[in-house]
Amino acid sequence: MPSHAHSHKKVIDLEAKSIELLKANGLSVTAPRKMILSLLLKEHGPFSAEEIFKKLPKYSCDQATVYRCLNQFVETQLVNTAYLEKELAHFEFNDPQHHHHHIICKLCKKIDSFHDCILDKIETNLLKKGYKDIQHRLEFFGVCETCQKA
Amino acid sequence: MPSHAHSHKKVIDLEAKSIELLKANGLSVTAPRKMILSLLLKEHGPFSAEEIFKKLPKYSCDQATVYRCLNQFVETQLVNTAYLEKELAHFEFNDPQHHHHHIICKLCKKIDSFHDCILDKIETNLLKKGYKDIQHRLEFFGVCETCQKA
DNA sequence: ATTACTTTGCAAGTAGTTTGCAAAAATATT
DNA sequence: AATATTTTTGCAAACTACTTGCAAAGTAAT
Repeated sequence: MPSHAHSHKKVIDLEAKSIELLKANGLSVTAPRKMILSLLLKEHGPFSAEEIFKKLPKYSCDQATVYRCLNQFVETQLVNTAYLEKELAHFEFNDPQHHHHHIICKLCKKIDSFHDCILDKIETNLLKKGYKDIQHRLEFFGVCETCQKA
Repeated sequence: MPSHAHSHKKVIDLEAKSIELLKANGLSVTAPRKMILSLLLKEHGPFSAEEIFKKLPKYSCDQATVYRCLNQFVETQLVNTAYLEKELAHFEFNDPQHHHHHIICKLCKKIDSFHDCILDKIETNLLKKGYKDIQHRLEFFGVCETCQKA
């Protein structure tokens, strides 16, 4: 089988998978949503909204639509957000089988990811990887008792 | 000793402590810096820049100065930041003896803090505290090998 | 006290993101 | 399949949190 046939098959798969995911999450199936979700399925990220917009085929949708779609994906938990640089959201497909976290270089802003999930061990591993001057941010989000009642 | 004398003493202490901390971190001692740092020493936070500005005595300084001072405090690690709501930084005094993390209610945005620092245990404890639908964000920051060389 | 350097207030600017609204597309109903 | 209903989109304008340029004021060093 020639490779272009194979890659075409993959695109179809991504589109099919996107449609399935959209429906499963109660979102209607539109061209921009399919494109954005396919992109996030194909490339791992995390990407900023602007990066995603630029990666889409030209004129495939407006930047406002990218933001709207991403927010809907976050609401339905199809997508996770990371806030790695001040004031700049990064988005990536939420694959529970590949739970991971990120490290960003304070200087060049390159983002790397890792799969450890216990703090001391993580920091030791990052030191072994050559990172220096490590800090972290850990934040939890939930619904408090008061809001559960209301 | 009457209580107002006691509280006056405390204010003096905070001012003295602020001056000491500013000098120790190579920052010149100005009225806005003293006021902002004293506030962060007195109240635990985390507070947004706007909250801090509103807590300061009227006309004590400009909002731009609050941002500038807070950024300097973060650079010198006098202050830590948390990004709990999208696009809104929160600041609090960095007290290494009281390392902690935050949980914010997804609905009412009330911020609570806790001192556990191992993920599974934290989540169990938060569930015991009555929070539901818990998610977390854990991000690391460091200087990568490439940037160390450059 | 004088000089050199730093910080501040003000107003304008910027980046990232959101929103109102009419047109277009998607889904539901017949 | 055609129509009605609901949802989504593009566009432009608005918005929020934050930053910046510059002259005036304050701080620190001599």
